[in-house]
Amino acid sequence: MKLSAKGRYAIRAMINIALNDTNTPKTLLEISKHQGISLSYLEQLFALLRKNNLVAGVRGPGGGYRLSADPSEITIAQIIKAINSDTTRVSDYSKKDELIWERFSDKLCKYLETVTLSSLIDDDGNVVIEDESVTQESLITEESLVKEEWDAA
Amino acid sequence: MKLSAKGRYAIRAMINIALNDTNTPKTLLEISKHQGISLSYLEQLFALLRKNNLVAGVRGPGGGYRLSADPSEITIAQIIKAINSDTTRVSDYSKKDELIWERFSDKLCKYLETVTLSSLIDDDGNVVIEDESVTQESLITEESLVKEEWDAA
DNA sequence: CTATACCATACTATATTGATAAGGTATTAA
DNA sequence: TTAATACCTTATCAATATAGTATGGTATAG
Repeated sequence: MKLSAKGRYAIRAMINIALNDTNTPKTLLEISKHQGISLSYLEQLFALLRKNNLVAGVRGPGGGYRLSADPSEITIAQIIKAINSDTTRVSDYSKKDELIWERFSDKLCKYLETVTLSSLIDDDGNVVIEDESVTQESLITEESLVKEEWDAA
Repeated sequence: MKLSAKGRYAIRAMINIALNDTNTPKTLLEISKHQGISLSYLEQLFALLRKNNLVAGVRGPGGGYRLSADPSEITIAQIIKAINSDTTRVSDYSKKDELIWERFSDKLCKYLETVTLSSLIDDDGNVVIEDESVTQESLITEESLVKEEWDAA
């Protein structure tokens, strides 16, 4: 988990909404002015919050954002995780692919814990991975695996 | 866990050492020439491998590096974790401080999972965190906490 | 018609990371 | 005592990633 200005903005925005005592949704423009950050940036943050079901948008005049749950049900950890869950920048996989990727990461991580140095060397003492055919770019042959860095436990 | 060129270099270097059939340790200069990367960079990588007890250095002429354990006991995951364990650049804490920081991160992470939005708002509906006295730089008052990003599960 | 969410892309500035360079000290075999 | 090595520090440059803004849209609904 990573705590940064980005997360702070999101937390403050969520508090803004939580404090909203009117019965109309809170607009991003209001939050933008209140926090002194761009509407554009807020939109990006709220796309993540929305995707993680922490807020719900209401379109049209009088629209804005509401919390998806009672403030007592939303934790700071949830907000931070949602904000840092943006993977679109390291990968342009579809959502389906992302899920597969995520599962793969988990498995690969566990798998790597079972792969020893000696298991990479075959019976003749030759190396399986380590030869000149291995390009500078990839340890694992799928280029994408290396190009896109992967996160896992 | 992060897989990148840095990790590949380390894995290949470890394999180099594992394949060493002489009874003298493997020098970084040899590995450097073999992999085409700078001695300086290798030294940095091996400082991490050493710190994580994956290799042991032997000084003096005829010196070099040996694996700290049998190749069958060293996993790829261990190597990658060792390589990515470098925190000196985001923090200049002493080792003792780093340990404390690490423990704190764990606790903070767990704690944040219990902190809800509503718990940040006091009885009068006023915000505890959200006011102008909160500088742009810090959500949590300890500047260092925010300056240095923190990693945790 | 207008206020909003919602979406995409491009852009600049800053931060982080990858990798090299250049200087050193400590250790030890020969 | 010399040379080969590990081991350490700091500086530097390039490549990449991240933070944040700008711009110009489409969709929805009052």
